[in-house]
Amino acid sequence: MNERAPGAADRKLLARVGLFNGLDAGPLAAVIQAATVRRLPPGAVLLEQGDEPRWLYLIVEGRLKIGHMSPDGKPLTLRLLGPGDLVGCAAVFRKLPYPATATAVVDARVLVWGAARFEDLMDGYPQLAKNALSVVSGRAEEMLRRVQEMATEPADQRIARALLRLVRDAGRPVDAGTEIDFALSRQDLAEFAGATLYTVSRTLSAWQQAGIVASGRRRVVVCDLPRLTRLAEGR
Amino acid sequence: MNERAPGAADRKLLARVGLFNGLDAGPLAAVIQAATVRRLPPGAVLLEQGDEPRWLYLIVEGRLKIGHMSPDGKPLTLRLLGPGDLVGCAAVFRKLPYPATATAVVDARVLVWGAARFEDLMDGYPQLAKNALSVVSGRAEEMLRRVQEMATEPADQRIARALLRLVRDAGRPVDAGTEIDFALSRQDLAEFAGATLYTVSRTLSAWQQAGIVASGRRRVVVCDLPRLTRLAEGR
DNA sequence: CGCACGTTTGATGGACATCAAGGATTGTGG
DNA sequence: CCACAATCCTTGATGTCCATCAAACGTGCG
Repeated sequence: MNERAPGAADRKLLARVGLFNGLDAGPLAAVIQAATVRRLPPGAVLLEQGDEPRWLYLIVEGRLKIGHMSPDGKPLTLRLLGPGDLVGCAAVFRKLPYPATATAVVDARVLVWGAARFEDLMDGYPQLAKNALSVVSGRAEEMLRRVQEMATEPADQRIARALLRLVRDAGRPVDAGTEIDFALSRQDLAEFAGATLYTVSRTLSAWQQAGIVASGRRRVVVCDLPRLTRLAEGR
Repeated sequence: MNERAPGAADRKLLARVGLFNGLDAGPLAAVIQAATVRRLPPGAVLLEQGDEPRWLYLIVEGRLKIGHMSPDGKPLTLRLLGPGDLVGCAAVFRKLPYPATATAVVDARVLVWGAARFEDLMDGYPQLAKNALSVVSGRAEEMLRRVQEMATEPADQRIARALLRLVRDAGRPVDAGTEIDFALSRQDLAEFAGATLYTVSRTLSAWQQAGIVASGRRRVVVCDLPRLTRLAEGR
């Protein structure tokens, strides 16, 4: 499952990741050297809500979803992450258990640092700490926006927003528009939007009538992006 | 409104603030020296959603609430902050506009740093950056938990949670239990919980019958904390 | 082919927002 | 000290959104 050090092909990608902004070639190489690589098949759990934050991950390839299970068993998907995204950061930086579960939705490859090791790296390269601060701040703001949405917006608006985020994070251009590039059931989308699979199905049917989306079994294509954007903003 | 440098009395408090953990006396003094003090009367707006993140604040005394207004005008209160809490941090560290508005709910005193100045300080004292990382990570996790709550929990549970947070952040022991130590109307509480003032009023009436809370005009006392905790957890 | 799984659609009910009206509390000015 | 206005709070009636339950209908895989 684990190999020593990432290959040269990955380094090019990694040099452009936000976390490594402003790092010179030497430090960058040192940081990357300190990591190992891990591969995940679809459905594999990288880290689980409640686990001790022993590892920090950076996605090199593939997609993971960050989900949270409420005490009474209601699932919610918080975010979809892809290449260049950090996983487990908030927990590692606070030294408290992971607050959510990360699951691969397609084949994935991630870099792995031990929590203590990464802290040493931040001590050695302060720029790394500052970048991490910016990344985590961004997460905090995104979550804040989602609190707002969950609290004040109706279900169809939240579904529209969830779809737009998926287009942004996992969109692939196709003839008819933009397709979500992994298998996404109604249930999955419902967990992203904080709704039920029934509501999602009805909403998608209506939007299909209107030509805004096209969808099939675990497949969604957004055809009219501007229109969907207006829906997300409640117009 | 502004004075040069905080007084000696404040320093004692500041030495115990999470942001300054592990800072020696010298660096601590330097960081505090770099700040000015600002006073706010109740209702004063410290910073507004959409403003450029030019200043970073640390509350020395008093309480501020962080609120967000949705595009269609629905208000939501995200958090109540008190002595030792940072205000504006996520925005300053990302160099993007403040995502929410901070308003004093009682007389307050805050330390003020220019954004660039604080960044210099983080460069000079890397421990400061690491502490900031921990603080912001905590915020991210709290917001994550709130997304979960908003998405899956019914209104009365959210109201219970809002009250518990207020007890934690602004509780003052009184004969009958714990009182929220500032004027809090039903509307205010509704904005904390993501509900309407009507729902809050009905819920509080029921809880008053049950002896869980006592409340009056802009006043709330929690009498049965364990019971309220159970309600917050849905039991 | 047939079974498992995902999807659709209808019917029903409950939670909660909204509208409406009246009651309580606080502060103010005569 | 009382009258009155301004807030804030309560409670009932109503309606809407959406979760839930139930059942039938594709679709694709073994």
